[in-house]
Amino acid sequence: MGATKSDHFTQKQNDIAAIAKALAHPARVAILEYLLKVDACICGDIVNELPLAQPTVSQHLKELKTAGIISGNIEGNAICYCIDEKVWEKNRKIFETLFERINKKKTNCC
Amino acid sequence: MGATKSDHFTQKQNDIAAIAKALAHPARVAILEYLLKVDACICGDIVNELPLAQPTVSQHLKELKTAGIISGNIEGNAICYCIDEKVWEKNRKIFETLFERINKKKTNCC
DNA sequence: AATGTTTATCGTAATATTGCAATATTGAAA
DNA sequence: TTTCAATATTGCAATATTACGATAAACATT
Repeated sequence: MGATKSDHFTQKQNDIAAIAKALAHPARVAILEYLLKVDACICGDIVNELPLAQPTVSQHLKELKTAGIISGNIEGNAICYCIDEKVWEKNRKIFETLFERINKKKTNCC
Repeated sequence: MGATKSDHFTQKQNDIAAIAKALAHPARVAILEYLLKVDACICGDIVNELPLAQPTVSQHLKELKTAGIISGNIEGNAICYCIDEKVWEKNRKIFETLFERINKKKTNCC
């Protein structure tokens, strides 16, 4: 097998898993941290910033784009990537909600 | 290849990626949501709760355990799993910090 | 001790991910 | 238009993940 049985889970559960999956590689975390840092959407500098070949970076960017986390704008022959603030905020809330649920827990066995 | 080049990234980036990876499957999200819900650490009920075979659930539990998110306690011949509140809180902060960094961003190109 | 219950592990098949060289594409500059 | 620079895509190899049947291990019950 190897294929995730996403049909059997709720939309919410699949959504959370999808966002987490986008963050589940240090290169993609590094890309996002870089985009957060530069306070502007510098483009192919990302390739220079990362210890990975250009096609690999391009692939990671594609995954982040597919997840909706970043978007790319053509600027001349370069492409300017940046974080989609709306999606970022939405995802922030999703994780906040998940992590806050622990408060409702009262008893414990371990 | 297929092996992540974790050596080239910071500890923090690898940490974030590792936590995200643990959450990057709907079954594991479902397990955590169940553990959050039951307000006590019921054990093999998880298998009944999920649409997956027992060995598969056991494997997912192992991954969550390896990530430090849950811990298991032997109770007779059953095992009682629950969320490690300390780790949960630590992870909550890590994600909160990551997602909050967006505020420092001022300009935007897309 | 024999049996049943619960969970883990092993083995294996199917699929997904990661990484990069080679190449294509697109727009800028000469 | 030829050339250069920046990105994307393709193709492929290596590795990881997901899933489950079969089986083992640990303990409780009979």
